[in-house]
Amino acid sequence: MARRRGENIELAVLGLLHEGPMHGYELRKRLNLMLGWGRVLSYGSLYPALKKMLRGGLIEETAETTPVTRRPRIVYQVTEAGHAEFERLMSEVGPTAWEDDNFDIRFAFFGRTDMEIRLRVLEGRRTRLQERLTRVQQELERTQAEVNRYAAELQRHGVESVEREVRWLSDLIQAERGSADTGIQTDQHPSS
Amino acid sequence: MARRRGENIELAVLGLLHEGPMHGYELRKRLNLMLGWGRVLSYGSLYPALKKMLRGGLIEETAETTPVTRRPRIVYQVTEAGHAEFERLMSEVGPTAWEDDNFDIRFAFFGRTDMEIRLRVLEGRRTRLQERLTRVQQELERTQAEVNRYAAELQRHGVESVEREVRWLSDLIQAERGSADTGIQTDQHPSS
DNA sequence: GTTAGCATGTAAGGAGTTACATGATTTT
DNA sequence: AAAATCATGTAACTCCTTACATGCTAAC
Repeated sequence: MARRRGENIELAVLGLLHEGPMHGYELRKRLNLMLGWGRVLSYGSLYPALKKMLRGGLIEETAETTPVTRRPRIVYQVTEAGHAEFERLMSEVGPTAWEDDNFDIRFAFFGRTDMEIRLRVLEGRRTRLQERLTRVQQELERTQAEVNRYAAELQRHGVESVEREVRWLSDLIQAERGSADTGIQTDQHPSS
Repeated sequence: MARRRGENIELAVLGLLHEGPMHGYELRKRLNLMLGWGRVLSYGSLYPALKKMLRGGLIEETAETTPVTRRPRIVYQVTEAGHAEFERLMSEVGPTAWEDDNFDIRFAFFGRTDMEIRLRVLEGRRTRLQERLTRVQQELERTQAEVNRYAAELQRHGVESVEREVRWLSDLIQAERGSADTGIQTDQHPSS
C-alpha cells in the first residue's frame, strides 16, 4: 500500500546504468523486475525521461558493441555528471528517501552507498512507520466502536503488515551494524 | 507497495455518506483513517471532487442539524442517484476492483454488498497476486545470479509480503464460505 | 507465414499534490 | 493572546498512464 515516483525514474535509470550500458527496452524490463509489485513502468514514461536525461547530460548514447545484423538500438551509459547526480540522490536521508517507492529504489542500490547513509535511511523509515503505527492505534481506540467489521479487518491487516516491515528493517539495521565491526564488505563498490 | 485512485474518491465518499451526512473536513479525516497507510487525501482533491459529485447529482447539501452558534458547515448526503452509483461501483468484479487502492476501498465497504460479489472480488485479487508471484519467481530463477544482494533482499521481502496477503485472502474467502451455510449475518445491511 | 516479442517513440489526458489564500473556533 | 485545529476552497503543476503509431526479428 503505497505510491509516488518522480525523480525516481531518473534515479532508477542511473542506478541500472551503473551496472553497464543498456537500451531503453532492457531498462524497462529490469526496472519492472526490480520493483515490480504490480506497477509496470510504461514506455510513455521511460522514453521521455531518457530524452530528458540525455538533454540534461546525465547520460549519453554509445555505439552498440555487438552490432552487424541487428537493427541499431540506442544504448545509453552514464556520464560524469550522471554519476555525480546519482551520488547526490542516493545520499539524501530525508523524507524523499523514506516514502514507499522512493525507499524501494534506494534500497535496491544500497550496494553503491556508504553504510552510514544506509543506516540513516533504514532508521528514518523505521521511525516513520512506527509513528504511523502509534497514531493509527490511538485513533482506533477512540473510534473502534463505530467502525464496521470489514474496515476493522483491513486496519488490522494493515497494522500487521507495517509491524512486519518494522521488524524487517530492524533486522537489516542489526545486520548493517554487525558487518561494521567485522569489516565484511556488503557489496562490490566499483570506482566508476 | 501499491497505487492508483480515480473514481476511488467518489466511491469512498459515497460509501462514507451511507453512514450518515457529513461535511468535507470530516470526510477527509475518516478517509485518511480508513485507508491511511501513508497516503493522506488532500483538500485539493476532496473539495473539487465533492463539487463535481454535487453537479452530477450524486450528493446534495443538507441543512446542518446542530447549528446555532457554529459557523455553518456544508453537510452532504447521498441522493438516490448516488446510492445507485455506489451499488454499480461496488458490484464491479474486474481489474478495477482488484488493484491495490481500489481493492482496499471496496473491501472497507464490503458490508454493503452481497456475499457473491465479495467472493468474486476476493478470489479475483487472490488469483492476480498468485499470477504475479509465479511470474516473478520464474524471472528470478533465470536472473538471480546477477542480481545484487540488496535488490535480492527486496525481492524476497516483497514475495513474502504477497504470499502473506494471499493467505489473508484465503482465510477471508473461507470465512465468507463458512458464513453462507450457517446463515450468519456478516454485517448490517440498511435499506437506504 | 503468422504470432509473439523486440524496440522506439508521441499526444492527450487522468488523478492527485503542493502551495496559496482565508477566516472561525477551541485549547493552552 | 498565541497556537492548534477546524473548515473551505483555487491554481498551477507533477508524474505517470493509455492509446496510438511504426516497424523489425525470432520462433513456431
